[in-house]
Amino acid sequence: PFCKKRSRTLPSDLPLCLFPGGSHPKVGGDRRKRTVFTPAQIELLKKSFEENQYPGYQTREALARCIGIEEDRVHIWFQNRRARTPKRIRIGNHAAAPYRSYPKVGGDRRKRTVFTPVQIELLKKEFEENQYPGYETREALARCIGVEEDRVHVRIEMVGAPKTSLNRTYWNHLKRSE
DNA sequence: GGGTAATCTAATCAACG
DNA sequence: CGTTGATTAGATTACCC
Repeated sequence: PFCKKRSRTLPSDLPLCLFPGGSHPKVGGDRRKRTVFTPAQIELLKKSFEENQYPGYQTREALARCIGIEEDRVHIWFQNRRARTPKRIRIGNHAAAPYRSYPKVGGDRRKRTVFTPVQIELLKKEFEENQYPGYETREALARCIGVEEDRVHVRIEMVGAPKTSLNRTYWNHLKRSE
């Protein structure tokens, strides 16, 4: 029982920005199956969270190995945890300057993935056909080009640009520099 | 240095118990 | 039906070529 058919095209009229969270009825593919953490895993995650609310990649990776789960699941868990932690208790964030402090706190980040032209080509082709590939699609695509699924996910998110045909990040970048 | 992956927040959807 | 994992938009920072 999951929700159906991804739309092949963007809904023409209504801007997607009106529907954060992918709430537009026509978008959103099959989701990754919800992860169920064991009490022991939760305990370790919470303990780790108390020590550092912004663990870097190495830390997340180690933690993930320790509790036998993927690094990206840990990453998501921390994001959700922070989002649901009252701001006054949140360490390493300042409401006024949302992004200013995170690099210091976060520390190391994952090594930048470099896609080959062939990989880009395939990603682009898939994206044209479906801008919101579900989990199964992403997984298959990832296997096909030989990278991890979450890298595909990030990549798709980056490129996804309802507003323009340009890369979303690039668009923001240009907007900032004038 | 420019282009873009990694990361963040915020809001929302939706599976599980 | 509340808790919480997953998805998305938008924004910022770091890094490879």
